[in-house]
Amino acid sequence: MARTGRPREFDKDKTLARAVELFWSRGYGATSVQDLVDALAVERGSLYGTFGDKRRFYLDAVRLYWDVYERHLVTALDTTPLLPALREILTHPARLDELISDVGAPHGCMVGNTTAELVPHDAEATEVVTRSYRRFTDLVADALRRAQSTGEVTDNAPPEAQAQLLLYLVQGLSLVSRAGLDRAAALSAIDTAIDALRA
Amino acid sequence: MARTGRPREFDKDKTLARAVELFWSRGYGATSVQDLVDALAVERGSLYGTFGDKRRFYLDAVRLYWDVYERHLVTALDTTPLLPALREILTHPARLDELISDVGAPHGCMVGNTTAELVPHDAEATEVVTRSYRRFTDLVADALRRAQSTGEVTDNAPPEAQAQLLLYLVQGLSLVSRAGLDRAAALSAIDTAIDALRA
DNA sequence: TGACTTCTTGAACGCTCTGTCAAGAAGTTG
DNA sequence: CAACTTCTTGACAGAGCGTTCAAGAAGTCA
Repeated sequence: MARTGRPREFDKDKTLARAVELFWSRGYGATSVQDLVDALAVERGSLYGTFGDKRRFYLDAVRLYWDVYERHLVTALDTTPLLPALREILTHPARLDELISDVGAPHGCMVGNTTAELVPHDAEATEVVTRSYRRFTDLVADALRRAQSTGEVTDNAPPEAQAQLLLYLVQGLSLVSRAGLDRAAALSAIDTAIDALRA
Repeated sequence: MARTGRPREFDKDKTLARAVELFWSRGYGATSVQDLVDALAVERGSLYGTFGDKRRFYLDAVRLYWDVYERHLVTALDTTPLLPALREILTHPARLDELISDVGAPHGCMVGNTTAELVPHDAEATEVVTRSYRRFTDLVADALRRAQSTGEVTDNAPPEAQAQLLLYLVQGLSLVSRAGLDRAAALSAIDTAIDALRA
């Protein structure tokens, strides 16, 4: 049974990564298939043949976005002391350097954007988003638990609550930043939050 | 100069208020004019004649949403002690009772949703959103300043920074809640934040 | 009543959208 | 080379979109 045929002319992974940028900056509804065809230099038929329909394509893009983000998160959280790393995580809500091609307005967090646009009426999107949030709080709570035991972070609140708070904070910051970032005000708010975590 | 003519058969204000609900739950792009015609029981032509095009209609709805929210906010902030009021503001990010018809999934904050969908590429939406955020931080900072002077709230951070933090928090909470609210986790995170403000 | 103004109705227009498909191109395999 | 498989291309269909508009209805005013 022959499994060969004409080879694909574009790189599937790279194309998905570029689709992340597009979907990330414009959202699901405002990105048309024609936009994708133009930006990715791949014809409609090939796009449909490779990635399925637009919704599936988008959800795959979100999953890739999150995977990249999670790798950065894990790396950042595995440092001592922890608080500077948390500050970094909060300070750059749009710092996925691997996916950012060049400068431009911040697009916020793609998971957050997906939440606003597709959740809760799209069940699959809701699942992706929920799992991402859960991963974030689990990873951050683990790190905070360790930091509480070393005495770096205050233990007057459970690490799970602190992690949940940081999720709200980073999502809020990432969203509000779309409307224009007052760097000084944002930094001063972040420092206030980080200080509150200090033992 | 006669200014009369056939009187409008529907209540403009009530119709706008009902449009808020629709736009709020589905967003701008996912709410079609036909959806509005069906839900509001007003024909297309009348809608266009009264509210202008869809975008103008939506922006008016956002402005109404915010006006109602701000009234609630001002009332809540004008209480002593302040911290329980702040807790209330954070606890119910979707508590605009006047506009909520009945139960249903939370839609988050309509200003936040607008930010995710239309900002920054829509200049007018960006202006509405920016002004709303600014009003929120101004009002909350004023209240915090008073509460700092009475000794209720800690003064180890400027009230502006605390207010900015609360904006991020309420927006993050409101957004993440769309994906399903774990009430216990959310409340514990909010209490952690409120405790951090206590003097 | 007749002139005037505004609102209502729903058909229709032009456009864009997602998704499909047939024909051809480009490989592999025997 | 011939058979087979997969990918590419771009036209196409079908649906839905926002918006306009002409004709009629319902008021006011002189």
